[in-house]
Amino acid sequence: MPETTPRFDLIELLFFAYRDFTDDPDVLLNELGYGRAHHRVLHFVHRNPGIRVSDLLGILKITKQSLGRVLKQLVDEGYIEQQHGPLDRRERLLFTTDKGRLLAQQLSQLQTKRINKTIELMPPGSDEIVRQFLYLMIDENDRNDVVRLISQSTTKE
Amino acid sequence: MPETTPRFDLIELLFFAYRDFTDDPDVLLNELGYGRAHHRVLHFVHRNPGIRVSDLLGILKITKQSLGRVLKQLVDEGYIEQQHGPLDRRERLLFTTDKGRLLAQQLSQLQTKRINKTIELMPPGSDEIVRQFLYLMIDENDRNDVVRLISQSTTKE
DNA sequence: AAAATACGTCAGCTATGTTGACTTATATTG
DNA sequence: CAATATAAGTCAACATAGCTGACGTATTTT
Repeated sequence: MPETTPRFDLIELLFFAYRDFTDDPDVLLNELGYGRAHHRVLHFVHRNPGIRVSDLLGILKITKQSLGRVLKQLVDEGYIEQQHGPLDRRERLLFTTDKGRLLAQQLSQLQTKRINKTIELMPPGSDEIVRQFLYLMIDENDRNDVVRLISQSTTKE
Repeated sequence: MPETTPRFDLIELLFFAYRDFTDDPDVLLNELGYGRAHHRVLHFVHRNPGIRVSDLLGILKITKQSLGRVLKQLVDEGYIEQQHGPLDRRERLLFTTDKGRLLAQQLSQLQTKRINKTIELMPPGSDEIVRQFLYLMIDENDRNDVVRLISQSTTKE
């Protein structure tokens, strides 16, 4: 006798929705020999031009060694550039190149198309409800960071 | 100049929400030496008692070899049982044991708690909007299968 | 009797995560 | 200024969970 009735509907909808949501970019990435790890790195660099390596590690919650592997590939193949920090030369600030920006845009466009097709079929104001739901599903401690990330990002389109 | 304005807010909220949503079970699973792959197998067997191996492969969209590895562990350690199909003895129908059922319930309870805490903070009717959103985010071809899975599952609580 | 199906298994590969130890360059601090 | 701390990179070794390809066994279908 469980204390709470399980929400199998939402649990399973989240599983399948997220699977298909990430599948669109995966197809394109695989053609380039990249995986989801490259996508995440490229995405957050694109969204936070000049981000420090250690801050990127904090967002992705992976180790320096894991990041290093995919970041090196993206730099070697001209998707991401590194610059010394102007105030602290130990820092290697990360920027997308034109090539990287283009790929990041293509990838987010695939995901945006799926989102827009969905929202169009729903009553007005639904996107605000969905945003609120997803926001509240995030760990309380991390919510402020996420809001800052989303609103303060300086992506140029 | 992109054709559509990117929905970075929803893209990133989905990323972080899904990350934390799966993190609750991950903590418990790691203590048992299991990973997310075991969770998925246990979950769908729990929800579809007597499911055939090939149908489970269809839901998870992984290969027989990948499934075999984790399924073998779950069977060896007494979480899942196999029975010959009554009509077709080639089939090995999958069932959770009492031990498996208990673990599956604990895992879904962790996720349900996060969902309930979220829904409680939102206006009435929000869960229906969220369900609809997630449903429409699924590939059109797969939606019927998912609905059948969710409504027709015979989980006993 | 032959072919197809359901499932399992062996071998080896890839992607992406992990720990631990160490180096280099640069900044901060006593 | 010398010592220490920090930012980042790298080497080596390992684990998990996906993959392909090939093959075996039991059972059902044709």
